[in-house]
This record gives sequence, C-alpha cells and structure tokens, in this order.
Amino acid sequence: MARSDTRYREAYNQILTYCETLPVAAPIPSETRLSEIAGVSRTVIRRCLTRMQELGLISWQGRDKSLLRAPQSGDRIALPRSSADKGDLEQRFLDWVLRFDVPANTPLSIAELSRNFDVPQHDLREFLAGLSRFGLVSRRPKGGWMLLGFTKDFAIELSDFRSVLELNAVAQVAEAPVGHPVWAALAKVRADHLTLKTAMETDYHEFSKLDEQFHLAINSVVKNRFIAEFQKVISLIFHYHYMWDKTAEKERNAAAIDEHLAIIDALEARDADAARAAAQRHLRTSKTTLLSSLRHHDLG
Amino acid sequence: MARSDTRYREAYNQILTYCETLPVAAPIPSETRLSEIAGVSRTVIRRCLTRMQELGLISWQGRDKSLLRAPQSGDRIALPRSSADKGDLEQRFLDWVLRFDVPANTPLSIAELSRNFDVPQHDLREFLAGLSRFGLVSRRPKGGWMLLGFTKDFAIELSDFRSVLELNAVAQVAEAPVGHPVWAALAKVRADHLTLKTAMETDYHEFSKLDEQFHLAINSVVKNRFIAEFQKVISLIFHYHYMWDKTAEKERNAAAIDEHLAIIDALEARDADAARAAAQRHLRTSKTTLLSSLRHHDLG
DNA sequence: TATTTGTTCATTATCATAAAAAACATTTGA
DNA sequence: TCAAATGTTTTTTATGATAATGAACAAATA
Repeated sequence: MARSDTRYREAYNQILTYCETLPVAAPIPSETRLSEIAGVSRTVIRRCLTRMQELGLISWQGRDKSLLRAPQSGDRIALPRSSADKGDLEQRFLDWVLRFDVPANTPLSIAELSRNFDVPQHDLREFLAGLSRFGLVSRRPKGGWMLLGFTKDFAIELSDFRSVLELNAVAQVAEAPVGHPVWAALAKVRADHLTLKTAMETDYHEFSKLDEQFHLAINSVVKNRFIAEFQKVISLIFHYHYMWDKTAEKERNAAAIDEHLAIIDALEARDADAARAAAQRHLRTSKTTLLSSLRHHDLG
Repeated sequence: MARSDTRYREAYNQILTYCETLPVAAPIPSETRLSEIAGVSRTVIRRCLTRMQELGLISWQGRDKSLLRAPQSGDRIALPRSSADKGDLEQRFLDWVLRFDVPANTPLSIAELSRNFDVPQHDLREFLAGLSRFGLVSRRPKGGWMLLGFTKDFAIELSDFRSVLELNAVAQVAEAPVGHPVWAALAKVRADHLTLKTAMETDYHEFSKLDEQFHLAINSVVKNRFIAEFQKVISLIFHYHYMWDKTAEKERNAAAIDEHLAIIDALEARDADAARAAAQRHLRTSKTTLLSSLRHHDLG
C-alpha cells in the first residue's frame, strides 16, 4: 500500500480546533490560510474541507465557505496509535547494545529490532546507515546489518579519538575570556565535586552524573557540529560503560574526582600546559577503565 | 513487487561456470557445497538446480545429481542491466554538489537524484541518512531532504575540525620511530614538491595531486576508524574546492608548497613544536582559501 | 492585479510481497 | 548410528507499486 494519512488526520483535528474559535456562520479562511495554520499542503486542507462538508459542519461552494455548526468531539477523527519516538532511537539502541552486552560482530535483524523498538523498518535502516558512518555497524555481504563494536580495537580508537577532541576542548577553555559562561559552569562543577567528595562513602555512585556535567561543561566551548555529533555518541558509550562496570567503583570515582579538580585548577589558573597534562592523565585513566570493563565482559 | 532475483541469476551463471570444469556424467556436489561455491543460500541453489534440470543439463533425484551434458553459452541466464555503483555514490554526490555549486539550503529531491545517479531511491535515502550525521544534509519538516552545506559556518567548522585532526596527526608523525614507513613517504613527497617547484610556471595545476599525497602521508600514521571516515569527506571537500577555485591558483600553490616543505623539515628534524607551528600556519591558509572560494560563489 | 480556487503533475512515505536466508525436520547411506 | 544431505517451514530482506502529499500552473473571481 502507500503512505499513511496521519498528516491528514492531525491536520483535520487541528482545523477543527481552529474552527471552535469561530462563531457559527462565520466565514472560513482561504485554503492557503488554512494550510498555513495546519502546516500542511492545500491538498490535505481540501481533503479536510471535503470531510467537513460531508459531516455538515460547513457549507462549501467555490470560495464561499462558512461554519454551519460548532464542531463537537464526535466530529474528530481517530489518530492511529503513534509508534515510539524516532528521535529517541539512538539512546534506546545504544542502551540495548550496552545493557545486554551485545557482542561484537552480532548480526542485527531489522525485523526483530523493528518489533522490539516499535519503529518502522525503514526508519531503522536510516538509523543504522547513520551509525555505519561511525563504524559502529556495517552492511553484511549477504544483506542485513551487523554490529561491529565493541571490540578492544574499537574501544582504543574511540578513546584516542575522544582524547583528541577533549584535549582540543581543554585548550580552548584555557583561552576563553573571563566573562565566558564556561567559568561559571566550572565553578559550579568544582563545588559539586567537593560536595560529593565529603559524602563519598555513601553517594559514590552519584559520580556518573558529575562526570557527564564536567565533560559537558568543557566541551560546551567548542562550537562545532562535527565534534558535537561525535561527542553525543562518545559520551553515551563511556557513560554506559561506567554505569555497568561496578568493579572498584568507589575508588575509581574518588580518583576521577581528583583528576577533574586538577584540570579545573589548572584551567582557572589559565595554565594551558598544566591543564593539558592533567586532562591527558584523566583521559588515560578513562581509557584504561573502558578497556578493563571490556575485559570483564569477555570473561563473563 | 518484491526484491530482484539478481542474486539467483548471478549464482546460476556461476554454478554453470563451475560445471564447465566437470566432465560429463560427473556427480554434482551437495547443495551445501554449491551454496559455498556461489556464496548464496541453499534456497537459491535449489532454484538453480531446478532450472538446470528443466534445461536437461543435469539429472536430479534426491541426492543423486549428475551432469548430463556440457553447459553452453546459451544455457546462461541474462543479467539485468546493473545500476550504477553504490559505493561510488558519495564521490559522485559531492562532485555534483561542488561542481554545480549547489547552494546551501537546497531541497533535495530523492526522485530526481535517483534518476540522475541511477540508484534506487532506498539506497539514496540510506546514503543521505549517513550524510546527515556529518551535518551535510538534514530532513525537512514536511518530509524530504535538504542540503545544508556549504555555508560560511559549515566551512569554518569543517576547517577547525580538520585542524584538530591534522595537528594530532602531525604530532604523531613527529613521534614515529625511525623505521616507520611515513618517513619514506615524506621523503618522496618532499622530492616531488621540489620537482614541481622548478616547473611551477607551467605545471602549477599539478599541485592538487601533491596536496592530496602530502595530507595522505601525514594522516597515514593515524590508525583510527573515526578519524579515517571523516578524513575521507574532509579531503574530498577541500580537494574539490581547490580544484574549482581558480583565483590566484599559481601563487596559492607556490605558497602551499613552501608550507608543506616547512612542515616536512620540522618533522624530519623531530621538532614537534616547530612542526605544529608550521602545520598551524598551513591550515590557517587552507581555511582562508576555502572561505574565499565560498565568497566567490556567493557573488557569482 | 492580487487572491483564491481548480487542476494537473511530481514526489514521498509506506506497505505488501517475492526472493533469499535461516532454522528445523527428515531421510539417507557409510 | 550418526553425520551429512535433502526436504520443509519460518523468518527476514529488498524492492516495486501506490496512495498520500506537496508543488506548480491555469482559470476564475472580486
């Protein structure tokens, strides 16, 4: 069959809502005007008008259209149960991969994913095509898709790439002018880190959020669509791995807090070299953690 | 309708080719074995065998299959005219965008592109979905796609990102061990640069190739799938823009040669700081050139 | 002459479905 | 008997056809 008429249904209800604001017998705006109101083409509007005429809601002859009676809830048209949000797909997909430890080189079934995520097959294909640009999935020779990550090589390369991006960000922060919002953000981050440090014994698992907050602040100075796109994926992957890897979590987090603070210290002192060195130390730790979390998976 | 049977047709011909190596009356291998030979599933193989039986090429009963006569060219099955190569699409698309100066914010018609590039609509959608990860295209609110690049902002961000990647590469080259192949490559690049320099008056347009060669050599030390993926797109874009922007080409190229040589000098001296500084100078020139070529387009 | 509607044409999103793959069950013969 | 082959069923994928939508143009109105 052909495409769904969801657009028409939504437009129809929207036009009804608009008509509710009109008094009975009021003239109805032009088709072009209505199409602007509903954000659809005139074709759809004419379909709406036809139905309204059939229901006796309006009179319509040439360019004379007027409301015959106030629309009622029964006049509305049912919307097909909307499938799950498409924009959310990335998060849910990575969540699935990491939470269930989907191993590298797993064949991905579009049909199955489509069912599980409640998303049309072609949307999934589009999504996977996007991920293949990040080297996370690829097409298989006999058709279908395959999950490539998370091998050791993948983790190493991802970490290295992240380092390149973050060191660049740190360098830019060090050169940010005094009034730049990043300084306020970092001051807040520092305070939150110190607060958590005093309550470390009990709240150490809260660190995950702080980590995100810290890296977000640092990277906020970099206004670059390419970097931003990658950061999204990178931070998701690191974030999830930290979440699920529970070995020595408290010690790990305590160390990370100190590393973060060292970076902030150097930045606030406008010491670019020291900041770079501190960031390098921190990124090396991160890399080690990510790799060891993979090793656990391999063994388990 | 449904998917094409190209796979079957190709497999069939391939099996025929295999059978040509067999003597008449020879037994034919198992279905599983044949499926390995042709690289398809048993379903396809059985379809092939059925046809071969119908043509009287083989006898087939249960697991007894044997060749009745040598296959002839007339036994082969016609292949549908294969549409243009899919892997080549990226190059051709960028070529089209840059060669015809498709302006930013142009709506892209899948139908039209599909005709022009001789590629199924589905494949184009997948391709564009991939590009949207690079911020080159995006989906439009009312459906369809739109070309976003090449605005000034896009060029700036692309250049900046390229700088981040290349400076990282240069730093890694500076630390490469003596026996690393990059040194031989750079020596060759240096020699080629010097050769061109002497013939600059007439052959200055040959520089484009050298530029590619130079940046390829530098980036070859970076083994990283993410960076590699981006470099592909970046180098294509820079490459094409240089090709089409003819203003002051000779002077531009002469200056670039000296900049390249300065970088190589510093690298061979293992002076990382000097190499970084030289690379930064060169990248700044590149950025300026890219931006000015955009400005010309805006005016023309 | 600027809007509005009527009409036609082009494009997109979506689905049904044949082709292909994969999984499972049965048979065969050493 | 059991591994390998075939027979059968189920699942998945790729892809053309097509209704829904958008867009362009022509005619009409006021």
